[in-house]
Amino acid sequence: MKYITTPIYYVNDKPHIGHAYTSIAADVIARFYRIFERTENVMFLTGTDEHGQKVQKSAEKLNINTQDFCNEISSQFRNLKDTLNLSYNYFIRTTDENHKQTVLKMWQLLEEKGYIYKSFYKGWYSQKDEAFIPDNEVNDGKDQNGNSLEFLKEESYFFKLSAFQDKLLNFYKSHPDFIKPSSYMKEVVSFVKSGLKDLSISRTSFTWGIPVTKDPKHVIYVWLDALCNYISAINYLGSDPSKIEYSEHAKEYWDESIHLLGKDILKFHAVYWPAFLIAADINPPKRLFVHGWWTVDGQKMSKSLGNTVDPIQIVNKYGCDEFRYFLFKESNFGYDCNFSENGFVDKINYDLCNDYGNLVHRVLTLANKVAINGIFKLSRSFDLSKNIDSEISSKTIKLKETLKKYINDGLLTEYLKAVFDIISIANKYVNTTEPWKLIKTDLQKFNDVISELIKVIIDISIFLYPFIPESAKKALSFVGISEINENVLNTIYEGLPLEKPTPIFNKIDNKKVNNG
RNA sequence: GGUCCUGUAGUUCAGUGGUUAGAACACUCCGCUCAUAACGGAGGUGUCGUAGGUUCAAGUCCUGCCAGGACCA
Repeated sequence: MKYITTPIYYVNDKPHIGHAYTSIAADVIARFYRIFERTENVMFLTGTDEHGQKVQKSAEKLNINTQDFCNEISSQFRNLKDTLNLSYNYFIRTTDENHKQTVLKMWQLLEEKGYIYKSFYKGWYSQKDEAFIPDNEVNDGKDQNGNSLEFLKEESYFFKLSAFQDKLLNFYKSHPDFIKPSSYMKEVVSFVKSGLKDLSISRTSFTWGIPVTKDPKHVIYVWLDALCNYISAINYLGSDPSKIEYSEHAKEYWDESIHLLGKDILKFHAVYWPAFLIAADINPPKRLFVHGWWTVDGQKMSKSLGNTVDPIQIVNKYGCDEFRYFLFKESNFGYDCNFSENGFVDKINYDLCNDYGNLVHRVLTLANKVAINGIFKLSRSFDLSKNIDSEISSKTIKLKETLKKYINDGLLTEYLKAVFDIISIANKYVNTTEPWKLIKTDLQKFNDVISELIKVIIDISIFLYPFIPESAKKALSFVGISEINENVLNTIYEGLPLEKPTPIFNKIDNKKVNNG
């Protein structure tokens, strides 16, 4: 069982490259696991976060019904499935009825265990910013810009987060791989060590949220609401709204859960979420894969600079697989990275067209020359395990275990490097064996070389499939393979029906970059 | 103000104490011609931000500083 999630995206913002990055990363991991696991054993979840004051205000501003507003933006995120070729199994919305039930059950659990109490949220409130201003920025009832503030005392429910400092620290210590890359773990530990305050988990200042059952003028804090999506999507607390019943099936998924998230929401996932779960006697998720942010041409992406990268536009202009590949080949997954359109075009042209695409094309063109009735009969040397003295065979054989390790550790960039290392060796192998000469001088040797290369191409295409699904399928279709699973790696092929290859990727003219 | 990250070849980045610091792209030359003028080989460039310190040994650890960035209050 594997359970991969993206954060649920807040409907107050439209899809941008950050959303695309997280979603595609999750998709890559899900697709990889599906090669080796039964499809139904891999659950990939995404969705939208729809409650909160900002959403309510945005809808009011546009003078439309709040739910209608959510439906509209939520569908934009749902449509990313087609644009980015995402393979999620379930799209959750926090306005879904079964999600609301789960959140209320969670509240009930936290309350029963004695971790919720009612008190007052006090502080200086700025009407202008619609937010509480921290005490150290307040002077004589005015903020740093001299705007007058109002001292508010709002009734609120609190979660006893302060009781979880040691429990969290113990958890981190006993689960050193909880957060990847590990540098983010240091950040979290030092945050928790610095002390935790109880957390306000209800609001009375607006209504767009899930009302507390016994005290409906309070709506539940958006983050408590939102984080619960990870367990409501698998019905961890049961589907019957009237009672809590733990599902064994859900637990199997939960024990293998991987949350993907950007570094901006690390605290919520690494501190609050485990605290809520521990409080409710539920295990924290297995892994958090944290990633960095994209800059554009060295500058921070922002609406005011007008340099935001619209993933939909890029995909339409250059293609989906091209975009998916670039995101992980260019970045060092986990850390900040820079987007430049020129860099993008270079990666597509050099890696995808020249190295991988051309390898497939040149080898299959050669194979076609000797195919009889469209069938290429493989010689014994297609079985890579029998060619361990050959560099390319021995490395390809080892690749599977290496890649599994990389995926388990969230090393997506390393993964691509390892595969392209094989591609480079394969191209070298073609050059040194010179099959275009062998075809005239030594047909047996020619068949051996091409057979080995075809097998390598099949394997690396399977391994590239999670990143570039449509292109990998196209490459495999040239040799009559339409299934994507582990069997393809293990099957001993006698002969393969060949199609005349066509280019998998089209080279991008550099001029296109500036001319739109 | 606190915490954290980054600063390495012209560019984008690897390199989490140990031989002459690496890759890709760009550049030059050579080979090959099966392939989308694609592929392969050879060539060299770095005050590893800066100033100290620890060590037999530091890009790698520690401290100060400079520059850029993120999160939080």
